[in-house]
Amino acid sequence: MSGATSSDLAARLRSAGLRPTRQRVALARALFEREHHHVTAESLHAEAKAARNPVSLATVYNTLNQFRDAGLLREVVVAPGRSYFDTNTGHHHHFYVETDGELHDFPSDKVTIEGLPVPPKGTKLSRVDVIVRVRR
Amino acid sequence: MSGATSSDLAARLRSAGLRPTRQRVALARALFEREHHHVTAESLHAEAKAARNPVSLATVYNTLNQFRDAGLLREVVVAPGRSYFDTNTGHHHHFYVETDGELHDFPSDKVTIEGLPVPPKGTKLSRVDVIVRVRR
DNA sequence: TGCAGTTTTAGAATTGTTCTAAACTGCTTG
DNA sequence: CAAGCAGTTTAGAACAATTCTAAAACTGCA
Repeated sequence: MSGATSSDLAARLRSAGLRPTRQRVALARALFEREHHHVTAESLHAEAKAARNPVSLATVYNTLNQFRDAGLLREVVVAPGRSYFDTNTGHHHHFYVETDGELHDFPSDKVTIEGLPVPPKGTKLSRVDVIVRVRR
Repeated sequence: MSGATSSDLAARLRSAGLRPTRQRVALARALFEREHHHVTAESLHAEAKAARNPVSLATVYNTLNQFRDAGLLREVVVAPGRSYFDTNTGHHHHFYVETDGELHDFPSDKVTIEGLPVPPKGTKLSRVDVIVRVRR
């Protein structure tokens, strides 16, 4: 949500089992105190620096992975060699503009998928990703 | 198809604008003279070596990219940092077993997807990927 | 305030992939 | 069927994204 205060953020981190350090709060602010959006490690690193809250690149990677493991972020894999992280963890799907690497969400509530086969024995469904690839 | 002969392969390469060199034919054989399957650059490189038809890793990468560009292969992106190539270029979707990196095809003819939004202005649909992620 | 355990960091290491420049091959033509 | 040239292959260097390492800096608690 885009109305979160810093103390909300600290609480949110704490309940995810993460100590609200200066760096994690700074990154959480960049991620969660605005509309849903997509970041890469590089873009978030640059954003933190621009906001005068420099965080090392290693910490950005660590934090993105921790946030993802805690369910605060969702990792989206659309192109080889680069990971995007989505602040929207709810049900939705993606447009990916192949020609320029842009990624856009679209809600899944209007989308119905029928006829999917059952998962192989011994496995349980994790999620269904739909990526609509387009080019300019 | 799994009944292709070497000369079929050579013709197939030629009509894709690729000279049927020893290396390309060897890789094409490993890729197309059996059931549909998925490879990575590393796995194909190892397979070629095992078949006593060693091909340098650089050539494996070049060839996979050329085959993909020629429509002989389809690239599947399911996990960060590693590209899979699928010998099945027809319409179908994928199961991805996250816990062990396995990838399986499933046919798309039983699957219907409805309610997808229209592509953003100025873009045209390239394809729709459905990835069913499961874990063991 | 002191201390144990966490976290951060710079830089090195790793991994997957692409680039480079030189050697080689397949095809055409004389 | 030899020569020549464009297209290919190759080893190794280079590159890009990410993870690891070990030391320094913090955090929270007694």
